[in-house]
Amino acid sequence: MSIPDPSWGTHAHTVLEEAGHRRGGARDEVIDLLASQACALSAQDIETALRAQGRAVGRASIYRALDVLVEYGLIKRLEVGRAEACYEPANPGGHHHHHVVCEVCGELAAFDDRELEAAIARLGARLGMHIDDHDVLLRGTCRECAGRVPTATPPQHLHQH
Amino acid sequence: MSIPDPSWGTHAHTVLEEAGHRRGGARDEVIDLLASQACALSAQDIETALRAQGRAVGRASIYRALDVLVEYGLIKRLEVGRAEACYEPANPGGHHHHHVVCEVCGELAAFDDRELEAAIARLGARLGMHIDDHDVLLRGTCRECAGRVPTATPPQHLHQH
DNA sequence: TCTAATAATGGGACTCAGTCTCGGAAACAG
DNA sequence: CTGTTTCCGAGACTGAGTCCCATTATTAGA
Repeated sequence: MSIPDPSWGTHAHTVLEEAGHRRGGARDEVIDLLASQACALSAQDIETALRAQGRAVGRASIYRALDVLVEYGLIKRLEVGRAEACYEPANPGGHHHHHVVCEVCGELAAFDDRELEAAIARLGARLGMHIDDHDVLLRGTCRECAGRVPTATPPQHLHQH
Repeated sequence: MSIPDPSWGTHAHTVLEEAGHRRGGARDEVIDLLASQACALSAQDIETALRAQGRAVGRASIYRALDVLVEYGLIKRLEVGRAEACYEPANPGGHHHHHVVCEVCGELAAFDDRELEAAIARLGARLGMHIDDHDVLLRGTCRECAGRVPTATPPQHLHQH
């Protein structure tokens, strides 16, 4: 449940500029949208949101922007078991979190846990290979859904919150 | 790393039969192939392998079979950051493992770790929601790749081992 | 054994996320 | 201002996965 970090957008612009990237309208729109968002967005969400704001951006440009941002570690790509990938700003400080997805309503929530991080760090050392990154995804039933539908059949299509 | 469990195929057939599923050729082929396989397979791999054995099965039937198997918890679906999902037999005893994927060559390896499982179990309790399942994916560089290409640019297309 | 009911199959059209291409527009250096 | 280079957008394309439906196979029950 990361509160959107207002400085992330600036930071992202700076990093790209220092890396010699020119400043183009499309990428800026994507960065600004991500900076204002608390939750992970899919490429599709981004396209829709920008179009709704009257700032339509070509699909290719959105994917290009996301690729560059991932490359510089400015955003993180999430696979949440849905068809599309989601993207969310990465905290410059290296502090990161993981996600729980509700199997009933598709609600995506974030959490962080030092014990889990510590366990993974130790594990990496034990495996004897260098671990750059890791993902943890928990699947369960959120409290609202647990109360609402005790034994419902899980829906095939989850909706993003 | 998992040695294929010869009894898994029988177990899968039994579970489906007891659940009232009729026995059709296509699903049996998929189950038998998965039972003989040590590593996770994509739907595409399954289609290719069956065709190569002269036991071609319609694509729709493969996906149907996989859906049913996932539904009964007989196989596990893996998202490994690639385009396609992979599937592997789930151990009936509930014992499971996670994966490390090499960012250079795409090699997929399995590991299990009691400490990690314990940390996740405690975490679930702390979050106050019921957790059915979890995935952990580590990304890093395997030993061969670490020795071979110290600072190569990671390839865009990973190949399944 | 025969039959009816119903589940499973397969081919192929379809969907949809993501990629590629290429001509044109914008940004920066000089 | 001008040339170079990067960036952009539209749309064609790819490929995984889904859907549909006529046909085939399985199984229970007569």
